[in-house]
Amino acid sequence: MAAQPAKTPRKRPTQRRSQQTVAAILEATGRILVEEGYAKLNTNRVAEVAGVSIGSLYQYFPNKQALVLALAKSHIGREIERLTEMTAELQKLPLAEATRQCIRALFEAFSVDVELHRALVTDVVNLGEPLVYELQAKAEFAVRVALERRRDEILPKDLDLAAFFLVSAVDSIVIRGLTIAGDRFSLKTLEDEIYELVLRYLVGTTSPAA
Amino acid sequence: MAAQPAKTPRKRPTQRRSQQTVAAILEATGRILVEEGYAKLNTNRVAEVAGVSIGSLYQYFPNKQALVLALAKSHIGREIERLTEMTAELQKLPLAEATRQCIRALFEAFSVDVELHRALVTDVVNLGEPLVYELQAKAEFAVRVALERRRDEILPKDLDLAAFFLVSAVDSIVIRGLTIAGDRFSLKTLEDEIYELVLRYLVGTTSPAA
DNA sequence: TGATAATATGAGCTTTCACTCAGGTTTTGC
DNA sequence: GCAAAACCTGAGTGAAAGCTCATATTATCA
Repeated sequence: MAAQPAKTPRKRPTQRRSQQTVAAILEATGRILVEEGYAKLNTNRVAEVAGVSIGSLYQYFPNKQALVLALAKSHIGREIERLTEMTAELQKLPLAEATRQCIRALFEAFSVDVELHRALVTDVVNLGEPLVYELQAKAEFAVRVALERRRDEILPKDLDLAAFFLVSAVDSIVIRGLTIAGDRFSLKTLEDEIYELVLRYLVGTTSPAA
Repeated sequence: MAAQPAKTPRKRPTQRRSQQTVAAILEATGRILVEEGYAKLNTNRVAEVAGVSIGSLYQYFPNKQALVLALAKSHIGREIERLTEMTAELQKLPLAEATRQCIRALFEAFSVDVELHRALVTDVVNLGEPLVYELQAKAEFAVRVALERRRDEILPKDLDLAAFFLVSAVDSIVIRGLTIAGDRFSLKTLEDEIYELVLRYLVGTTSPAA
């Protein structure tokens, strides 16, 4: 399609004006990614939707891939942030309560922009950089730490495995629940059932936590 | 990039020679999809990798999308087939046993070509046609039927919801377990733990099924 | 207020890529 | 053996899209 696929590092926006430009570009990228997918995302469109010129775009992003990667980085970074601050707070609560809070927080974090999350998780995976895996890894780590403190309360023995299972299952259910099954189940229904799934996996039965 | 996005229906391969050509094209499509993703898939490359001319490709596939869709259809079709024949057999077994068999079968079905499954599930979703949803829907239906027969044995009351949860969770864990976490857990470990997860979700505790 | 740096612009160059077509080769069936 | 049908070939076409650059505008700061 065009000149060399990649090129030199670009200018960093220092004035407020250029920071707004960059923000607008990233926002437009997200919008298009959600609505049309990576395959139909093109830099000319992005610039147009962002209301800036194509030249401006290339002043801050060396190529298309870098653009999408920057978006992914910022979005996933925010999610990781929320995740870690959340897990810190929940350490003192009893297991059942902590689980419920955790799931609620997860829903809130994700549903801010599920569509973007989904788009990134699907499209950016095949983009080389292991950014998405990082999110999964960090989430697993947080869950693992939480499980560790209660290892004698719960059934699973292999905590790495348990963390992997919980993150994979919950992430997938939340995404699918909010996107492809968004009209079949209410938010509350999903939340409650995830709670059941997680707690039963951890302690067998739901109400009387050991 | 090119002429009209779509066009007329194409020739169907009747001789063995042309059937091999079509097979080679589909195989190459799968390889590229797995290794580089839909964004980097282009018909010229497909033809080259398949060892046929670009003209041959367009004799059997009207456009790029139809090509990928054909691949998805055949692959997902096989998976659905396996799924349905499996569930028919398992109706008579006790719940715990049926669950175990079911999970084993699922693993076998998916692990034949997880990478392709993953590529299709991620990339083809944004392709318009609701093919991937169909797989999910069919799987949910099969699970739902299985659950229905044992509705007084199991805890979940909303069977639609339960089927949705089981399919989403298991699918995701199998895919991630075999791809991004392929070197962390053995097949048997994954299989055993999924068994625990599912059974605890269904009946609360693992060994003494009601 | 002027000099310099930062930022913005968009016409246009260039490459990639979907897709065609005119003509060749192989197979089939009589 | 021959004609018709099926199949294959790949250079080429046109358009989409990545990216540059010369020039214009705005901000900073002395």
